Amino acid sequence: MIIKINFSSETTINKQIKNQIIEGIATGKLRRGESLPSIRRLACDIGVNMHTVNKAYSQLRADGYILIHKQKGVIVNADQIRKNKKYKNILEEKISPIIAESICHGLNKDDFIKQCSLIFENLIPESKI
Amino acid sequence: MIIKINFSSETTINKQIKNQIIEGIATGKLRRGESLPSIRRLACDIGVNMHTVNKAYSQLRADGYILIHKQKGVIVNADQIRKNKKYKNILEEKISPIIAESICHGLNKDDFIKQCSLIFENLIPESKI
Amino acid sequence: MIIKINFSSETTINKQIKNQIIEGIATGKLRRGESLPSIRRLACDIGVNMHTVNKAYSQLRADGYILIHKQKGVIVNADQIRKNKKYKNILEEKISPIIAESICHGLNKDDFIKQCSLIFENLIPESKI
Amino acid sequence: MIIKINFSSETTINKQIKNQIIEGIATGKLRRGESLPSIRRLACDIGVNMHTVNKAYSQLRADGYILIHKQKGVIVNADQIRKNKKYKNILEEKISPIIAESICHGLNKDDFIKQCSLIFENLIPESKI
DNA sequence: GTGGTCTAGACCACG
DNA sequence: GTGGTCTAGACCACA
Repeated sequence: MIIKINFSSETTINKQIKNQIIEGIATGKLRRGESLPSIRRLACDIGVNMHTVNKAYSQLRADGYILIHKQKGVIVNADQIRKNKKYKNILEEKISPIIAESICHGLNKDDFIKQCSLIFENLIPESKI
Repeated sequence: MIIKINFSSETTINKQIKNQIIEGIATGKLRRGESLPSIRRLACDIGVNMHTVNKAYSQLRADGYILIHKQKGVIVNADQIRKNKKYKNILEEKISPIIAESICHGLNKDDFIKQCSLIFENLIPESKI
Repeated sequence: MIIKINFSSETTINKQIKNQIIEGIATGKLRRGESLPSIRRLACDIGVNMHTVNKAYSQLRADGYILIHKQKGVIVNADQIRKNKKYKNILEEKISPIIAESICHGLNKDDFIKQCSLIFENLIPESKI
Repeated sequence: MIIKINFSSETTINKQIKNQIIEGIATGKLRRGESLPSIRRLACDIGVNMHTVNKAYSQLRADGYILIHKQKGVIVNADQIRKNKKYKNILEEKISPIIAESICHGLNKDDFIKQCSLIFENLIPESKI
């Protein structure tokens, strides 16, 4: 999987890395057990500081997305996540302000749902899960 | 409308103010032409520095949510926003990573749409728009 | 002449009054010797504070645009201005940043001159002076 | 590029910084991709507070003149701006009062256009665009 | 080191 | 009283 950084984005590099790996897992491009490049390797490939990649990996591990083996290296660990019951609250906190903003931009409920649906399909063409 | 700040939140105070005002406009609690507290007043009420409120207001004004009326003070502008055609792209950029995250937490498309729908209804009980 | 204030403008009320009176003089709507409404009268008409009108009038007088007689009231005094030799410097200071901005918005010299010409004609249909 | 602040000017420091950078871009002294000094650096160099520079930079960024590159720092963006169709209205609003003032100072249309032309040439010796 | 945010105290012109 | 601007000192996460 290729990670591409936008250095002029408002989103931090750290978060861009995390987002793209999570997206990779979500779309199935990265499967459970698959290897990710080492910290040094990825840092070099995308031209950023090692510390930045290190932090992204650490946070992904803390959230259960990946495992870091001393020998096998960095391994995807998708299924670990699914348990979190509180995620609905987190989701609401993240989505509420976006919905409010959308309404102010003239979208009604159907518009918003339709957009979400499109974006979802755009991410995962045939809904696999 | 009462604005309440969570000082231990990871969300910036600045952003909390913006979000709550946008939400107020979206839900209809704040109507076009209605007055908002002055910078100093709000700063005092919620216990933050004047400059923090000032920045939030400045950004809201730049985005067209509010305007400064020389006599009425700070007033809600709302409808001004609705035109932006590019908003769908902005929406996609904001929602894509959330969708990816949701999938990793075990939500499929229907689950996600259902959650969005619930959150939307939660925000605007009877969909007015 | 009717003065119209935009209370949501970034331009100060004070300055809006000045600008419109100067424009009135420039376009010939206000002629030398003509009367302007009293401070109280104008303040009442356009719904602003007396002090604001007072300040606008004072500055117009300081710049030589009007005279304030105790008995005749406020009188237009156009021709007084014309002597100022330094005005070209003032003009340059005011216009330079606008030109720079125009260039950044893609206007070349001809475009800019053409726009200025149009705006000028728009202000004074048949160039009288 | 050297930025020079006139502390006794009526023009805000904030605006002086913006104007000079925009002028730099317009005249080609600052080219697309070129680096600008960091906020702290510039603040120190011209002897003003960091926050003043920060505000100027923020506004320049909001207007598309510059962008923050995570590695290169603050860089010139230029061409991004050129699209704005509404700019002619903005231009008219800014120039109209200046034209009115010029007329009152005895300039006719030809005088005014000639002055603008001179100022333009003064800014960009051989018209490159 | 950077930009971003928050706090605090001050001055100004405006209304 | 208001918003706008400037200064000063501080903390943070990021790179």
